[in-house]
Amino acid sequence: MTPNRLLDVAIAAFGYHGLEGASTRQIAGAADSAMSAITYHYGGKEGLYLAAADRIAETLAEGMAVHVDGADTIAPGDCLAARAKLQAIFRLLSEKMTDDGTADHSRFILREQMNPTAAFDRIYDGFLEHIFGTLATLVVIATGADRRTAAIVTSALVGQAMSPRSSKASLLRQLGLRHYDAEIRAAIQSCLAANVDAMLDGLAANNRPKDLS
Amino acid sequence: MTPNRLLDVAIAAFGYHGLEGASTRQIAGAADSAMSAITYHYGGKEGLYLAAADRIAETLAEGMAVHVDGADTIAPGDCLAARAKLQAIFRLLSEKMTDDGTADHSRFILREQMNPTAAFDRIYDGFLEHIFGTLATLVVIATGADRRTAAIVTSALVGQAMSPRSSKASLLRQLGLRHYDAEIRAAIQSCLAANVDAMLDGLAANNRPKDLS
DNA sequence: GTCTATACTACGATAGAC
DNA sequence: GTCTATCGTAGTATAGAC
Repeated sequence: MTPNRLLDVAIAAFGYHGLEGASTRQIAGAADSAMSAITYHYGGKEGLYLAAADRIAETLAEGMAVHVDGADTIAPGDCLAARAKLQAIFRLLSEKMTDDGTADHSRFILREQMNPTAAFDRIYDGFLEHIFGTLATLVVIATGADRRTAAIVTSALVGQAMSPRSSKASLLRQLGLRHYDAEIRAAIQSCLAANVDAMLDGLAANNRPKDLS
Repeated sequence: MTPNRLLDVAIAAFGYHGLEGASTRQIAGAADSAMSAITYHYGGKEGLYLAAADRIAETLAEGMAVHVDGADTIAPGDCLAARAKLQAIFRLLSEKMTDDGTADHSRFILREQMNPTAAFDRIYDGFLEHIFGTLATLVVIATGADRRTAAIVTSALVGQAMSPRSSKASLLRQLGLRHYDAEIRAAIQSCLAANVDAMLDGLAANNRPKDLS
């Protein structure tokens, strides 16, 4: 399975170094293969990069499917179910963001979010659109917010869930740690869960002021 | 001022392409200079990269100084002042994160957060340590949380403030926009301000349950 | 200080043997 | 399918003219 081996190595290499920084020779070498195998199987470096994007989208979609799939059956008025689903999804996200095993995927996507290339379309169409859309719909149901506000809040919620990655080096230094261990991962998860609740409460209160009077 | 021109171009190039992706020839060309000027002034590509990190830290520290400097005079019991200061800082952060002019700085730092190199130490020591520490202290004063929780929540708050950058491409697509315009920037800022309040309220309630009974 | 020349290495692509 | 060999084109670094 030379193509699969190449793809695994490529995801790690592109995640770490980016498209321009990674080298086809290094990737082929790490996959115990020759550089020309990349040309044969993927048509070149660019093709390998796009294949890596497809695979990342696929892996992420599979990983989140359990929680995301049930979301579209939630009734528009069932705000408790929507909130429970949001909590479940963000808990899973938070677990993944403190797991070094998925760091390459995060880096790959973060790069594409800031500097979208053709690879972003693959990941967006294959995964991000679905999860962002699902989350925003759940936020609408859970809080009564309008769609635009829900989209912004969804992005903010995702941003805070990604914070163990996007501020990784700073957070580790502030905590005096070198890696996320089991204890700190639990602390991060409970903090984020509390934040999700607080943010949704606040938003719901803004959209249904009568409930508070 | 060849060195300054080189540095300006370098920050943009390194921000966009990363250390390995950027080329000294391209940087020198865009700065209307010869490549060997990089060697002369900065000792090489690596030196230029570190100089770019120093300059970014310096620029950011200057930009935030107005709001951050007053923070250490806030009394440990003055939770209203701490909260107001947090709101002011996050408002400024939120403005910067929807401003394309500072995108290179964000990209540079985000890269270093995920993959720290020697440049991260420069930025952390010159800016991040100060602002993360200040924010965490303000969170402690505003909510009564312990230091570790405050550090995690600070990272989460920063993560959501950065979300217009870290999820930029997805958020723009969800909103059906191509760029952040004035209207959407205002909407993002008001959303984030509400979230900051909600998160601090929630955290304060957890740490002072007696106030609610 | 700044440039031009050049040296050297590494890159990605490709042709052709097996 | 997979490898070796090679080509052309980047890349950084350096020496030396001005």
